[in-house]
Amino acid sequence: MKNLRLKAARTAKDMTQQQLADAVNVSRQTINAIEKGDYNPTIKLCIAICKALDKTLDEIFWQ
Amino acid sequence: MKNLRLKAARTAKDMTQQQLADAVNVSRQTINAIEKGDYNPTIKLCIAICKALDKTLDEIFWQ
DNA sequence: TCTAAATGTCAAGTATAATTTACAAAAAAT
DNA sequence: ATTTTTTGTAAATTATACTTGACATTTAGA
Repeated sequence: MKNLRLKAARTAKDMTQQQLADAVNVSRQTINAIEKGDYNPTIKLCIAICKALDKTLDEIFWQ
Repeated sequence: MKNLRLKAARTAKDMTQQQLADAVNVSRQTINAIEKGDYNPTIKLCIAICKALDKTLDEIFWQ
């Protein structure tokens, strides 16, 4: 399912998918796919994303 | 680096690596490697591990 | 409108997570 | 001390995360 918390946290920082992708060194498509929810990133990438957005794992990825 | 919090949470539940592996449907070696810290599991697996151990992502994987 | 930036999505390739099999060493039990 | 369970580790294979490049659609600004 979609990760709406990720999208919300990103837009709250006024970042585009591309900017977040650059910040964590992955492709824009990877960020798009994670927000869309149709795959399963590694924990290292999740942590990098959380740090880029000043959030914790629980805030963005826990369910 | 080693994930000592994972090992501690597992032993606190009196589970072997094999039992945790069975509970989350991966191989024992995968659990061993995560505890040893020399790789980068997927978030889905991390979540399954946390649920099996009654912990949250932040408690086991956040740094 | 018109245009440019941002997002959604696809297909083919590459990197690496996770598996299986196997064996040795450490820890726990008898 | 000896057996049994648990853990550490390695090599070869398979599954899948992630990349690159490309194009269509949506959103935002001029």
